[in-house]
Amino acid sequence: MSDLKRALGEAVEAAFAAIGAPPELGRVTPSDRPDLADFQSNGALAAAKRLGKNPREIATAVAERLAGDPRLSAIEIAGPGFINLKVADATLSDRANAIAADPRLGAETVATARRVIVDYGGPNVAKPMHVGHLRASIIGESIKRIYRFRGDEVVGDAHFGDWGYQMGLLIGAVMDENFAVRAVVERLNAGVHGEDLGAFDTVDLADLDRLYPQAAARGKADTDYRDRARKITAALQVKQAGYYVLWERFRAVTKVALERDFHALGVDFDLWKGESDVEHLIAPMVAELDAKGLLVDDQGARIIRVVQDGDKRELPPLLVVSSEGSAMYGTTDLATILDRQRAFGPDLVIYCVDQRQADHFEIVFRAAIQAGYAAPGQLEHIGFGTMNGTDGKPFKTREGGVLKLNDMIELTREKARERLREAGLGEDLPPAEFEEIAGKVAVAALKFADLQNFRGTSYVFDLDRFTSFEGKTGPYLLYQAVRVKSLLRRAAEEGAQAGPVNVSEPAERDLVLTLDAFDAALTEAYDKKAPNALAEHAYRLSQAFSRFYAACPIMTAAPAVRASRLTLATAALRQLERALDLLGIATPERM
RNA sequence: GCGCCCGUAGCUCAACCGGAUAGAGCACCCGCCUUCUAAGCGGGUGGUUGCAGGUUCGAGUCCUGCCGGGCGCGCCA
Repeated sequence: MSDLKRALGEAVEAAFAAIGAPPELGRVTPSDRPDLADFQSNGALAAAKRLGKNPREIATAVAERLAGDPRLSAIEIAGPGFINLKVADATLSDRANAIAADPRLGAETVATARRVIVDYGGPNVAKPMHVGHLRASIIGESIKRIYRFRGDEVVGDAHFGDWGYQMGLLIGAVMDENFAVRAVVERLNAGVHGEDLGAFDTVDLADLDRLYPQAAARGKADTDYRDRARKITAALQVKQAGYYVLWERFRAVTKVALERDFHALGVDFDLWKGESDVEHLIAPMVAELDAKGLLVDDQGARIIRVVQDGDKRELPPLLVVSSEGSAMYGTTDLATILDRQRAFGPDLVIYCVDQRQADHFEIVFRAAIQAGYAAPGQLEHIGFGTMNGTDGKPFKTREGGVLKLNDMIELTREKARERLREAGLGEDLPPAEFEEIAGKVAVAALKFADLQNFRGTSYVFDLDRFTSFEGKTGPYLLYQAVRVKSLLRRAAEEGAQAGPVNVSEPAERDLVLTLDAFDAALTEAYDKKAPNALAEHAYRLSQAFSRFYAACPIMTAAPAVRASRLTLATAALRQLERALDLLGIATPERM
């Protein structure tokens, strides 16, 4: 089932072809002038240049070909040669009925399904998630859902950062502070068996969170300290028992906290693979890269050069093995590509990671292609901008610290409770449901504030603004959905039946045209990996519904009109809930 | 220094292969609750799209230069 934009586009393209103009110029778009038309085609202007004719003549010839089309109530030529199309009410009614009857609410699926991996979230061992993880989680989750809804086979992978120099730093720091742990690690390293591991249980996430920044800072300033951390890292990577068992403890305590945070955000991963899961692939991979002649010794390290003809500057090489013998960030990324190739065979891997890592991914992807682990175009980095504070600098709390994701969610949830109480909403609800609603409102506020912006640009995180819940916000969208649900409950109680749509009022026309635009928004979000296109649609749909709700009484209307409007309201609700779900936002039943 | 991204209303952001009068929200002003949830709806104020050129019938969008900002540039991830 095609949307009106595409259906009319085919008709206009055929008209262009019939008068000898390139058919692709007949593309139809929603009108920029809703006061004049529903759809427009600008193709006559471009065709005029190619054919050497007057644009208005071409537009007139096209309009004459379209004149008999029963779907159009008006065809007008305006300005230098715009073709303005107005759709007949009966056609809008038919389209509304089709959308209402469609389980997919008017959205198409891709012609050929692909196997896709979305790599997002990027949590790390020992570091509680902070506001910087918000975007990676929110955008990645939405892209995963959009791809899946369009029909691709999609796997979301958290790609747990659990392997590397940071682990060596942290192991060293914990051992320096906790002598009981140190003693156990040293005995295990020495090959002692049957050791009591009770000392490890005292290490918790708060310790790791506290020690990591200190250790990272000291590693930068103190050469000896850094060398020791590197040696520990190398020993961990060959699974020396003491380090390895302590590391397992780090991983376990971190994952519990991460799962709590992701759950609160409505983010689910299909896979929780870590960098450590590909550790066993690294040695054979390095040997193979060597055999292929890709590895070069340089300054004591082993690297792959990735420079290409046409580069505007010299890209650094991929560092495969450090001078200490450690696998690096890029090494595990390369091994992960190999692992995914073997285990899943993806047509596309989407890396939803901060834009600042663009160079890193370019280097890794080039190395993977050189090694034959990936084809050009198969790996794609979808970067996003940073989230800044109101001062334009990376977000910090008033105290100057990093705001933890969990704390931010709780702050927003508290604001949601306040606003619900102020508005007198949900006061007669059981406490558990009230809490559930506050949680959904908070998540909607955070996610929509992020997703309404194009992912590539940085944006300002303003807690006051995000929690205002008025205007173009997540809670506004939930509010519209809840109003429809309330209305439909009432209709059910009164035995009011939905029936065929018969469009007449301007607000009804506008609502149907907005419903019709769902597939275009979804397709754009999919093609550009840009959920903001879908977020914009969800907002426009809410607005169109709200105007319809204000202008067109439903329950007090005559039976046939009421039936038509109930169908429209139901379709709007279902499409809105679907769009919100694709953004990762859940809707409460009431609020 | 080299490279990438960005600069749109007082603020935060949109803008569909270049198209008509550059759109939303916030803030500000005016109106609308005895009728389906006012976290709502309607109306209004607010713009030389950083600057200067160029291409084009037509430029926020493409090209060049400049100004301003952010980020990245091998042994962290």
